[in-house]
Amino acid sequence: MDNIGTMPVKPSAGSPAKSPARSPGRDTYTPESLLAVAVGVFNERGYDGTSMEHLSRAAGISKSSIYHHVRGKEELLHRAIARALDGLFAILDEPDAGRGRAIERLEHVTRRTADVLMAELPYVTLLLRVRGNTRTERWAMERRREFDHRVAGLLKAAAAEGDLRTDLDARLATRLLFGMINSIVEWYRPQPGDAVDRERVADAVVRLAFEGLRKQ
Amino acid sequence: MDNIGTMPVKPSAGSPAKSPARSPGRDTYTPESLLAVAVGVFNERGYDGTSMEHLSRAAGISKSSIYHHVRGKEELLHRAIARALDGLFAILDEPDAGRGRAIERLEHVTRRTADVLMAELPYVTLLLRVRGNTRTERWAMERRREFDHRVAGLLKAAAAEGDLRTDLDARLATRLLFGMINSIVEWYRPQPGDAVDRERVADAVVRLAFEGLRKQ
DNA sequence: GTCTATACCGTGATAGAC
DNA sequence: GTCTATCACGGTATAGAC
Repeated sequence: MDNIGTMPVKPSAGSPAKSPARSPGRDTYTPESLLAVAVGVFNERGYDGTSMEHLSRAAGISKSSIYHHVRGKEELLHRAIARALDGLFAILDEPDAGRGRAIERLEHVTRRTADVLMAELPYVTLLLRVRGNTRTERWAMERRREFDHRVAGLLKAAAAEGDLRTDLDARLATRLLFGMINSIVEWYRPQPGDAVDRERVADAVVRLAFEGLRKQ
Repeated sequence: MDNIGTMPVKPSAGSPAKSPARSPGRDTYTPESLLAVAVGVFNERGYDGTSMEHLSRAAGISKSSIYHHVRGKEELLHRAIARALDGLFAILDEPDAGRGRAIERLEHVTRRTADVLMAELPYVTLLLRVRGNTRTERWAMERRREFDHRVAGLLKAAAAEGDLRTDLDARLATRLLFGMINSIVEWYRPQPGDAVDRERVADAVVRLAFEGLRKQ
């Protein structure tokens, strides 16, 4: 209940506190560095389960100091979600997402979505868990649906080109495909130097989604 | 802000209020019928985002009346989660989950898990969204891990029997498989007389998981 | 840029009348 | 079995000193 051990710690002080504290080389927060702390807590406790008190303890500053950097809790949510959405939509503008057969484009988008999800893990995790209670959350859901819609279009195109099995409904398959990709946030935890790991996971996703579990 | 239209409505009164009200044939709540209402609200707003005020409005009775039926908010969560877990663990005791080649048992469990998930949709949805903030939530996560573990065993056995492709890690594949199945709660909405629908979805899950998207 | 102090409201839960 | 009234607490957010 007290806050011993969570008091502000300047990196220069050298005390190895457990708190993530400020970004390296600074002794004060920016909205960006505060966001990183907040998103971590949001994902652990859930957005609604996180109070400003929780955030202040994790950041090592008082509740009121947080309001110096951001307008409030919801602004933190908005910034986090915006970052996740930017990463996802950027995939659709990549060259490989726009040329070649539809099934190859779909495979590319599948792999890259898994990849971005892992690279921006905490932000995408938050995006995927939003429930629609606030305006920000409803905006997030709407944009997410838009992304899904565009991928669904790829799947339909691949079906039209005759590259997909015919006994699977495209809408249903899209949902299951995304379900599989998105579920990565439930268990993937990045390691330092994780590029290899990410590729391994993305490979597995693509293989499972396109070829299935069973030995051919 | 007022509560016009959400006042208690006895079924005998015949007023077609939008509120789910009591279970048919009764004019008072049981813990069971109250649970059905509460779980609906929990899933719409999230557990933490739901207040007793929200519940009371949805049930059409006052906050304090709720405490006549259950001890509090967390008891409702516990009951809901227990119901979901009972349904899932029962699958592992079914005859088809215990005989034949491992890959056939795995296919059976996959199909039935999807089926139970849809049959007990609101309860399983709640189970899958739990974050671990309370004792009840941590218990739920533990039991869920136990279920996943037992299915992971099936997958490993199928691999040992040589029926699974060898370029997929069993642990990773289990997670992706469950991710796909569990994602059903994000979009499936039951219709009256939905047995056909459920079978269609379960079929799609099994096909996608075992054979993949691509035309063979 | 951070703090303490505080306003103000919604929360989960209880007491006791009907 | 349901209600109104009320409680103690914790929630978000602000004011103003340093």
